Amino acid sequence: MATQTAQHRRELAAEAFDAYLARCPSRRLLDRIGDKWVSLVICALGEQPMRYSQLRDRIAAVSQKMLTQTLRNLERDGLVRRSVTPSVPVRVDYALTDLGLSLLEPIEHLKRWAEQHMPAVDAARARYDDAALS
Amino acid sequence: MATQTAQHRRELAAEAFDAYLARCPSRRLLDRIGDKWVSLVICALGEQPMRYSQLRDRIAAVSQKMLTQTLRNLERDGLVRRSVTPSVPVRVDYALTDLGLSLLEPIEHLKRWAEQHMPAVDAARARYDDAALS
DNA sequence: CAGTATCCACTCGGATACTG
DNA sequence: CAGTATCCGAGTGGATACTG
Repeated sequence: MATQTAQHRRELAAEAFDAYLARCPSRRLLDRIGDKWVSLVICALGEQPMRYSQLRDRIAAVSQKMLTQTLRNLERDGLVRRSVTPSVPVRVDYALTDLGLSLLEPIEHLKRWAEQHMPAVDAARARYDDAALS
Repeated sequence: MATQTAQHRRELAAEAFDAYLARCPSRRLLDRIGDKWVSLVICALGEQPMRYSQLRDRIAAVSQKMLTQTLRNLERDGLVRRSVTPSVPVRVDYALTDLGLSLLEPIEHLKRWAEQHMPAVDAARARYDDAALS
C-alpha cells in the first residue's frame, strides 16, 4: 500500500499539484488576465464605461465572438457589469464593478514593469538569437 | 483611394491594432507570464536558485518538455540564467537574473490581489451560474 | 542528470453567416 | 445594435520513448 516506485510517487505528486493549481488564486487570476482580450477590455473600461460597439471600435482587432465571450466571462467573474436599455434597437453598456476597478491597480504595476523593462527583454532576446546563429 | 466602405475601414483599423498589439509591452508581458508554467518557475526561482530536477520536483505537475521549454524562453528573455557544471553527470543550475528578480515585484502585487479578491470572484461566479439555472 | 524527439488531443481564437 | 451559431485552422501543452 505504500508508494512503491519513484514513478508512482511522481504521479501522485503531479496529481496533488494539479489539484493545488486548480485552486491556486494567483494561477487562476493569471489564467483570466492572460486571455488575449481581457486586459484590453479592462483597461478600456477603466477609462470610462462603454457600449458594446464602442469597445469593438476601440479594440479594433477583436472579433465579435471574442469580445462577447470576454465580456461574458468578466461579467460572470463579477469584474464587469452589463446593463441593457430595452430601447429599439437595444443599447448595452458595460462598466467595471468595484472589484474590476480594484484590478486596475495590479495591472498598472504590470504595465509599468513592461514599459520599463521590455526593451531589456527584447535586447536579451536579440543577443540570444544572435548567439544561436554562430 | 480613400477608404470607401465601413467594412474596409474596419479591416484597416483591425490591421493597425494588430500591429500595435505585437509591439505593446504590456500585452507581450502578459503573453509571457500568462504561460502556464512561467509564474510558477519564476516564483520558485525567486525563493532560491535551483537545479533542473529540483524545479521538476517542486512543480510536480510539469512535464519535462514544458519545463525545458519554459526555462529556455525565460533564458532567452534574459529573466533566468542557466549555468552548466560539466561534471559527470552534468549539473545545471537556474537562477533569476536581476531582470527576473525585478519581475517578482509586480507578480507579488498580482498575487496579493488574487489572494484578497479571488474569493469574491468565485462568489460572483457561483451567483452567475445559479441565476443561469433558473 | 538533464535533457531531445515525436506524436497527438484539445483548446483558443478567427472567419463567416445569420437574428431579435 | 448587439449579439448567436457554426465551422475550422493553428498553436499549446501533454504522453511517451530515447540519449549524451
